[in-house]
Amino acid sequence: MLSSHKLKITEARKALIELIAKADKPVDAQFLIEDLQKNLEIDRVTVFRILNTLTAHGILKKLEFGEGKARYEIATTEHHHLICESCGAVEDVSDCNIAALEGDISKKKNFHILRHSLEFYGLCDICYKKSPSHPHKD
Amino acid sequence: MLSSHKLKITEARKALIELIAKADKPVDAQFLIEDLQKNLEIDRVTVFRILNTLTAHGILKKLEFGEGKARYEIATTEHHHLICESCGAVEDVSDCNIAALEGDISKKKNFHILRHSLEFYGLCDICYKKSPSHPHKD
DNA sequence: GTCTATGCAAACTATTTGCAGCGCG
DNA sequence: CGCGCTGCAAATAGTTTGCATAGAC
Repeated sequence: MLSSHKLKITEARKALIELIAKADKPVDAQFLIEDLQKNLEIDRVTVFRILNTLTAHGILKKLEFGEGKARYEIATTEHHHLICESCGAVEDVSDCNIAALEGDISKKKNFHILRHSLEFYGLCDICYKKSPSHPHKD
Repeated sequence: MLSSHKLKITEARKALIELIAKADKPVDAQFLIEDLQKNLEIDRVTVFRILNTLTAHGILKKLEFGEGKARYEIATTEHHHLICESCGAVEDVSDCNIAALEGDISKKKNFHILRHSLEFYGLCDICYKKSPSHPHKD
């Protein structure tokens, strides 16, 4: 994965990629820093630099969930996210055909779409059942 | 607009709302601070506080365009944005039927969608014609 | 050996918080 | 004339940059 991009293979990079790969949802830099520093001597700055490098090479995808910070996931096939605003769980959705919509918009607006971001916010079923009437954060 | 939310009408709030209303695209806090301070004595902190208050009351909508900072627009009917990555122009799109998609997803995934964010990134026609092959920032 | 990757210190941007005083309703 | 709004100072979170050294190939 790294070598195919002419990137040097280091402990830090391997550990970071593994960590993101096994996470159940996109993670932020702080999470990575704390977790990586448990088993490795690695500076926060290095984590940010690795994230930028891997994102620039298309190995990672950078996301924003409206938290004022970035999250990252392994770049795979296009998909979007269902984000539970109560427990923070994230589920992937891939069966959406935005492509058609993009074509429409490109024609109507004369705008050349390269990519898009689409995230859904709400409540997962578990949290919904806990508070059927009014969603809230604790 | 303010009084209907039991918010006090102050120069700062009026000026801020007017400024956002007449902007041709969602603006960030820095823009507001600089512009408001031209005609008014107002602290940066106050701008952030007003933005938070108005967003909480649903008067403003907070957006993120992947820049590591928030942008704000007057909350109107649902729409999305075409963001030119070259010149920064923003165009609104409202003719997208995400509603159907939301219904689908809610059923399939048992997830209760409250809202979503959808932005398209690419090149506006002008910038596209300037660099047909490779988009770039200057 | 060379050139990239990392560590450390420092800086920067966006945003929040505490507290005292001002001013809208 | 009270409580919400603002100013000022300071702090916090996220992220970037400069420079010297360490380490991958």
